[in-house]
Amino acid sequence: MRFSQAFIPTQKQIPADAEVPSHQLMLRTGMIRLHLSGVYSFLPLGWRVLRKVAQIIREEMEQIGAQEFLLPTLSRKDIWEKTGRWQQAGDLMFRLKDRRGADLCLPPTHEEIFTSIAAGEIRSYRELPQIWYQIQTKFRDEPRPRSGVLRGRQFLMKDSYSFDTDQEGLERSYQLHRRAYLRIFRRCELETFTVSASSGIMGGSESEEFMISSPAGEDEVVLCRDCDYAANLEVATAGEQQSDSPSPSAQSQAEKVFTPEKKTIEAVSEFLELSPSRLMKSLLFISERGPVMALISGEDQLDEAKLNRELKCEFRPATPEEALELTGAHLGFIGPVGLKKEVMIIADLSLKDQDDLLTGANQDDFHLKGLEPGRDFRVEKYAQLRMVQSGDPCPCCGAALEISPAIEIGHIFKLGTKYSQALEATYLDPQGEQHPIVMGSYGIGLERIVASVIEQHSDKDGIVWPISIAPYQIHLLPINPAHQETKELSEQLYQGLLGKGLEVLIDDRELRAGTKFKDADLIGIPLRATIGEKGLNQGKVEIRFRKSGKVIKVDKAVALAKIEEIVREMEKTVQSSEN
RNA sequence: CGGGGCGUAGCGCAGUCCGGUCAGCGCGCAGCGUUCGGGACGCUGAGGUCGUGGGUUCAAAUCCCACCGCCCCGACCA
Repeated sequence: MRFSQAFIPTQKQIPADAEVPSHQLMLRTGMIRLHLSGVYSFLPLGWRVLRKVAQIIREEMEQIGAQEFLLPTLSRKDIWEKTGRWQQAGDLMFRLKDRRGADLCLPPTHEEIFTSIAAGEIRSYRELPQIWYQIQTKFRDEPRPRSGVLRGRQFLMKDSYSFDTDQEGLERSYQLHRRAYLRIFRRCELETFTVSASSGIMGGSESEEFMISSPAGEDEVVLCRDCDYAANLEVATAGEQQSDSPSPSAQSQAEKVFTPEKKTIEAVSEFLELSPSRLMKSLLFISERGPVMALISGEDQLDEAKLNRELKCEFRPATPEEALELTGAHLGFIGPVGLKKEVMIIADLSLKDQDDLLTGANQDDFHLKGLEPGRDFRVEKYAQLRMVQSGDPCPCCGAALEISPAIEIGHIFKLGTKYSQALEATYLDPQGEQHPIVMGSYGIGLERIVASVIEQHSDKDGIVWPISIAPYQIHLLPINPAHQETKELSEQLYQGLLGKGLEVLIDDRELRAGTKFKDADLIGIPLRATIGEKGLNQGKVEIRFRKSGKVIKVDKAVALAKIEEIVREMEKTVQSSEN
């Protein structure tokens, strides 16, 4: 490509609306432009990168025997009703009606459609296993799109689905994907790690996320420094620490204290000069199984996912009116002692065997102190309810846990039979018995890979592309295209490299050298060949590595061969590191 | 959805509190000249319904109301 004819609108200034580095750089290099919140146009440079990522994904998917499909981006309602997700997806799903008033949606994922194809076509165990995939636009009306393409409302996803006869087969398909994903990320030169994760609305038994560590990430992962434990904060658990400070007064008695207007843990703790660890948070919820009070230490946060796991049903915070009715007090003064009505009480494990605790007295402006669970109030159940905090002990080895932000770029699920049962995707076994197909589903966010690569591979001057997904492999930079020898040699190199099947961008613009150098660094093509009078006087062409800044001077006669050799070498390095 | 910020030329911004040479600056863009290996310099020039609609006023980028849009924090997140 000739830069003079290319549409690569680079920007010197950092766009005001971008905060994370990958977003800024994608805008500045002219890869993307905003169309509406969370929806971006990909310009030629960005699209080239995206296509390269897609190509790597295709190669690795084909490698595990997956077959590419292309499903619709418009879907009918009935299959979503059968799986319950027409309801469940709520506002996240874009919905529309056709001219006859039929309900349609823009699928946020494609389990329903793939499964309905399987349901219509697969009859026998002989036709299994199958792995089907596509690279397709997904639509999700995210409550808050952010960070450029990292969380968009429309994005490209490689989604694949495995269909097996049994759990063992699923395990095989799952492991195939796991390995394929690791190869894909390695080829993109992404440093990833996996964490166990919540399967959320997807359902199923087990899921893992592929993460890259980044301050731009929206997920929080819990990592153990000493062992392999790694989990999304959503599902992380901590080992239980033994309370090394035994409660001060073993024979404390429940006692009412006057705490006017002190509603929060901080306010009460300050007012009574008590450590928040002595305080107990009483949180009231209304669940499908009735009112529930969750008790946790004053220094912890409730992890709603964990409460959900214990309750096994939907719940929501009680309104102030409901709290008053159930406890006799306003929020801020509620507690487990002397409730007006029947409320299920579930307490965090850390409160077990504690005493001399303080919480609301169910009377406005009063708290109760000296409380002991079991003695002063009944607890239906103890469970880990608190959010894991940095420094908590690892559940596996006891070492301190760390929490750090991360970007989720892939997620693999063992779905089981949730969708096959709902949509009647079954097969006959050798005995002629009918069974639901056992499914897995596997996703990779394409734009997230691109943005993540930039997050991991950029410096103050711009992007530093890995050669595997760089928009071009070589950036030819004739300093002064008007200079005869410069022009001739750079043209010769350009045509020669193209002839070798390489991807070349030649900056033939009549601009000052500095401007062209800055653009070259910004765009970040891994190899740059500079052709200028200074070098030509010695018969040399300069080859510069974007990553290291290292420059080698080669004789102009061998420049073509040398550049090709270096490109092939760089490509091979990535390939060979993958095994 | 709650909280905060913002919307003035392609980009980055000043002007808004206190209504009246406030339609301005830098970059970019076009032309000419000098320059020419890390975002040059000079001169000239083009380019803006001041997000939209309504209101107040002799007069509105500026004050009031409504709406739209973008960003950030939170809630949420397959």
